[in-house]
Amino acid sequence: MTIPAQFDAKTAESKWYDYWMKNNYFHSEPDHRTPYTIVIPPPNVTGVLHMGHMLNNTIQDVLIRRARLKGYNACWVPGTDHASIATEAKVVAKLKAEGINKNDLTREEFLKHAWEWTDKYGGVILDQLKKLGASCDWERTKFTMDPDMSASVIKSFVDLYNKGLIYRGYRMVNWDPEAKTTLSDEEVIYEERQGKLYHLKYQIEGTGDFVTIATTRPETILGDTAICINPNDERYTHLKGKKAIVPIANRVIPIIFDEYVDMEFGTGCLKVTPAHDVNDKELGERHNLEIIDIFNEDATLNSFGLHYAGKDRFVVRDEIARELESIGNLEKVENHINKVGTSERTKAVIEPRLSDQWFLKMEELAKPAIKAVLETEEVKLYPNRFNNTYRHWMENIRDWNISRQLWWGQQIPAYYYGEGKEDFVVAETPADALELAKTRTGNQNLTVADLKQDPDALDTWFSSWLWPMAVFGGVLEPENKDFKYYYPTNDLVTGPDILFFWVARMIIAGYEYAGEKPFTNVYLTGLVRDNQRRKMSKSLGNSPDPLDLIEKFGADGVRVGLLLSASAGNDILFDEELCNQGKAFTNKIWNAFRLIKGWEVADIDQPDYARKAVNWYEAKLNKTLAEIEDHFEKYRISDALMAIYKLVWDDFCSWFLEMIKPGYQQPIDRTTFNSAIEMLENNLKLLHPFMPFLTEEIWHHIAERTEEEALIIAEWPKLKQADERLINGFEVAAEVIAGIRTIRKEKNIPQKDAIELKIVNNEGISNEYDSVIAKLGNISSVEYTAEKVSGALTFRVRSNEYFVPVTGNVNVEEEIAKLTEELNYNKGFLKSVQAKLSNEKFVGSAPEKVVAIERQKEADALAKIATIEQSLASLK
RNA sequence: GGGCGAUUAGCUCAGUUGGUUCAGAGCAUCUCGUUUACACCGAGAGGGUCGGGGGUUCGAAUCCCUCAUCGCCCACCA
Repeated sequence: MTIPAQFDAKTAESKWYDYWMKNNYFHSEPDHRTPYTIVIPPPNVTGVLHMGHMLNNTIQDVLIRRARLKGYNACWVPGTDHASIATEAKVVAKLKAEGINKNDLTREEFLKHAWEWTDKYGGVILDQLKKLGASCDWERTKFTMDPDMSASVIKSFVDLYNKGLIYRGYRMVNWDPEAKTTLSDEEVIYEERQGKLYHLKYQIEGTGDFVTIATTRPETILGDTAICINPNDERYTHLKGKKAIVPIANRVIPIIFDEYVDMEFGTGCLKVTPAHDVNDKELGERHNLEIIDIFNEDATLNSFGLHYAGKDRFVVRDEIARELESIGNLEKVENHINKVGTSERTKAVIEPRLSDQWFLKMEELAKPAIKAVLETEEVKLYPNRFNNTYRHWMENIRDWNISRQLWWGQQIPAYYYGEGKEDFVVAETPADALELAKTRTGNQNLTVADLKQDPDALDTWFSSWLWPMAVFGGVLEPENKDFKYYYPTNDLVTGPDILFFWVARMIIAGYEYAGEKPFTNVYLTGLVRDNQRRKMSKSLGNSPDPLDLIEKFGADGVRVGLLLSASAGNDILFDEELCNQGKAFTNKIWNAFRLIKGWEVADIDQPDYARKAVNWYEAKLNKTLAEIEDHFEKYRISDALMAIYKLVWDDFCSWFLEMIKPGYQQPIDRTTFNSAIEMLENNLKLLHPFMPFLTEEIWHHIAERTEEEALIIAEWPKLKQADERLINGFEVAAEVIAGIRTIRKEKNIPQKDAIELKIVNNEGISNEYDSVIAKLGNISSVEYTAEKVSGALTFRVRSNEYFVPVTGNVNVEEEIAKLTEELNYNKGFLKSVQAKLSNEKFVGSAPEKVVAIERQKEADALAKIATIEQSLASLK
């Protein structure tokens, strides 16, 4: 059988993914084993795979595959999020393109379109994850608007309402004029923008005097209901009790005094618009001011905008400035940088707006979640520097606005039976609501038709905060078998950008509903950036298509490429070159397999060098395995990968295989061959979480396997104590081999020409690796001698001297130069060590152990210097 | 404005309690090599006063102070 020199990733990927699926290896049911559970951060149902997902899900797959190999009952629950704002916006845009206006549709009609869209595109991103090799339990796939998921959301809403934690309030909220909905504080992103500070003159009523205020939003003067001045501001004491006239509107408004005003800023006079600014609203409440809302829901001006009615706020800003200038009320305009709140989803500039919304009280709910992360450490964040951020947010948590003026999502289960603000009941079903309403009103003649459900939908995060519980039915049936078995989950892998949106709230919900944490470890990934540190984005065009990458480098190559530079919490600077490195690694492993597979096996004696090689590699593998386990425990995934990378490439391929490789067209002995297979299999197990396709492919080629013997469900190597003596001994041998290679190179002695090696063993080094040295150095004879060998090329390892006799003349000058250089180096080293040792304070205060080490260094250096000096003397 | 974190080789990053192995790894670079697994390869080499400046200590990349630069999070200054 001839094996191609290149690994065929594409064929292997579909073959083995189908194989795993066919054998149901991804599926998990509760059993006697310990569970290991991960719930996917559900991507937007209508989204497509981007590099962030690739990184995220590769890490999850590595963790889950490793857990599976370690014998846990591994369960990775996939699913998608309905992403209310984002999806609704997409559907609205799509309808608009078809000439359909959302406002012309009933709620039911709109939802039908949204479901059609969801059904059409909803599976795409999950199918893309399959290409990456994600070993999710697809039978458990969930969608945040599945009937049971929605029922969970409604149930928790009713429950929290009945506990008095949800209330309806008329508040200043963040209004997204593009999506025409409110947003939570977390959904507002503040950006610094270059704006202008307009100085406007307001006439003092009954006088010819003016007062000048500074504002960034001149269009809101039409909503002004006061001018506010700091009572300590002596410049304006004469204005007490006076009134001012709003330009254009010509309304008379009071001049009020409040210490809130910063005397240093602008002119020290502040215009107050309670309907359009959070602080102004508070001022308004303190001073009983009128509230004039001048905006429509799309942030065009309403009738209070007078002749600007119907025009957009930003258009009006410019136009009103010009009008004010023309009537002499604009004193000056300055450049001014201010922070502008924008919608996380639509990027629209947020408008503070007063409205009735539903809020969840957070302060008490947050307490167990604070304790879990910061005190008991039941939940651990990786990296843990996020603890500080978490603490700050949680300790200053504000009530959560959970209502959205959207249709796509769970509709708020509040039913109005009258026109009054408080005339509503909250219940899981209309029937329950009716009973409550009857009781409340005492009117037994009420019917369902008399009830009007609140039109708002719930914030998407109000459903996803239940995700780790709800996917196992834990909200509806807390006693069910799956929930009891799988919850709490083990790991959560997500980005720090949703630490508050999602992670913190899941912890809160977990303690509130399950009385238990939702997960133990939170691995926070970084952002994927390009190699110039720019965010990957569609508009920059710097984001590669993940599927193209898989096509080009293979899924295994891409996985390795992504993880090579991905440490927790750090952004990863993605470069296609990394995937290429990953691909090269797959090919390296493939060829190691090809080499072994190509050997002819014979029942002959095992050579000494092969036995030594096997023992050494076994020790090395065990040592590396311990390191890998440590890295995984600390969630240092890229370090774990790098440890395996070096083990396989350097130790296995470059050393081990070269050591045991039989001579040209010679067979290999069966013992060594079997050991080589065993070692390769161990490597494959360690590699599998990172490179599932390649390793499964080789696994099935290297030996006969039954269906039950797939690598994906094989057993992770048991950690054994590594024999350090073997490892240290080989390090010396490796130095000797390197010395031989250097000599061959310097003197142009081809590898195929055998040479002799004579050793003066000053160091008393064991000869156990001599057969290996002979093999790799192509040494015809290794001899120990007491005398220095003349007419030979030399090198030293520790204080041992090695001689390679050569025919013809040795260049004495070169040898002397080489030796002199080594001598100088060692003398310099000795000097520094002795300086340390002659320092009484050092000898006096340093621990004995450290002093002993320095003395050993001194002795070694002295010995080495002696041998070099002798050699020099003999040459001269 | 408040907080957090970073700054180590050309690039990306490790460096656990200050002291064997503390100045490292991978990539990149350079030299040599078409040796019978792999040129997506092999064998070697070079490259850093650990951001600057102080300090503590016998000893500092590591602890303290300070300055500089860059990130991130939070905050209602019009």
